[in-house]
Amino acid sequence: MVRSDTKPLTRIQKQNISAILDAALEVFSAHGFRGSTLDQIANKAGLSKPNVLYYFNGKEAIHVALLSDLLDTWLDPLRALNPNGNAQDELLAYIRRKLELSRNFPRESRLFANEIVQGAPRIENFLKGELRILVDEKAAVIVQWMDAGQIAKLDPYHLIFSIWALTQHYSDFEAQIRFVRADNITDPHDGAQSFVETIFNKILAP
Amino acid sequence: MVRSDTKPLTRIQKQNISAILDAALEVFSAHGFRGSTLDQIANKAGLSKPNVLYYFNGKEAIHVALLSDLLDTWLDPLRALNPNGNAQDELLAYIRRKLELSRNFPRESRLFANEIVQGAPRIENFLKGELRILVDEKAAVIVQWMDAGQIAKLDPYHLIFSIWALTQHYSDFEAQIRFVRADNITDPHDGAQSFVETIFNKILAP
DNA sequence: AACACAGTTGACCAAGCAGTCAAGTTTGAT
DNA sequence: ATCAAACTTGACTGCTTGGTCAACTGTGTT
Repeated sequence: MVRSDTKPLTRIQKQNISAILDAALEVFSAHGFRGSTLDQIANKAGLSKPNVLYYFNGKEAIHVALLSDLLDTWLDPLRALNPNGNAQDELLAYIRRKLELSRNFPRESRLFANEIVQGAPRIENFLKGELRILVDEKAAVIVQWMDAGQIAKLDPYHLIFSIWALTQHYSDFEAQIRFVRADNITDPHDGAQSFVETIFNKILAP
Repeated sequence: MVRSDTKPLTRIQKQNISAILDAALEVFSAHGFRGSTLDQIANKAGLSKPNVLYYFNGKEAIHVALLSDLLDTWLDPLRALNPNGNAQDELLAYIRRKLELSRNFPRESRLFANEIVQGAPRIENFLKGELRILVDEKAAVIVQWMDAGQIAKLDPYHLIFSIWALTQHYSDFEAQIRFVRADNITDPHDGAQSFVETIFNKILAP
């Protein structure tokens, strides 16, 4: 495998690694880890299987690479919640960022969903570590806002979970939405933003 | 395989079939279809693999049996929505039924979630058929309630999706909730009911 | 041009897997 | 007690799949 300690990657390395990761995201997000095969990934990437294994130490290594890329950016929207801003504005901006993420990166969202639904065996440490610390921190901020009367008093954790549930539903359960609304050619995400913003305005109103 | 056309099942058949289905539910909901093996199911059921295949025509047949059992009961809460009842009461009762289902049958919920996240290849017909018809019907009822001023005007489909998202989140993404709230020994479902009811009261208020 | 190293792959394993089968044991009706 | 049908399983088969390897080709640096 291509060493990642001695840094500079060649043109070919950059290109093939990114082709592999893109193909793997497609395949893993659609079939889950065990449901995906190296042949599928290699085919989609336009490489031979041994060649894929020249760049990554194995199937698991590709999956880990994808997840760690993902988890990093997954925290950003919540991280950006500004304690000094206006409560409603900040929370609605957070919701908007999550909806955009869900709309623009549905494969990443489903990769994550696949992991969680199956008990999160591979990202347990992330959830119990970084994510938990961040959530605790932001929950405290939200409680302050509530105490200050800026927004309605609610359980801050359940509030955060409800934001996750509603925003990710549109990508993770896209198939359900698509089939149930077969007639409508419209993108399921259409209408989602205005709906979700509307109901959170009602939920948060003090 | 045990014939299902000529009806009467023996004592042993009933017992083993139910042991297999229970084991399979456990395994499939935790690992997805492709991530599960017949050996896992056979072990958990306390039977040998050939014996499992004596009762079911194959891995797929077990999965199909589980899903059709499930899909049937999955519609019940929505079916029970009474057009002649009070809008708020009916919708909140629906939400309560969905939350109870999520709490009491998390494995079934995750089996379903696994299917949907991976594109619903095996239940496409159910989604496009029975479910869609029922959702269209109930969406029309909800619109009538809105037009009568009983509840706030919102997109009825997005309203239904939001109920699904919020209620199923607690079982489907249970791992995430559990790890993020590691300290709290409390069941993630605790607090969920009162939170979800509170916010839907706000959402639906005319 | 030549050389070292990056990149590539066909052919091959070994393990894991769904599913078969022939030969056995158990059950329950008579 | 007998017997046919119900039930059970060890030993297998054939296929899929993750991963290896030796041999080959392409690249770019001098």
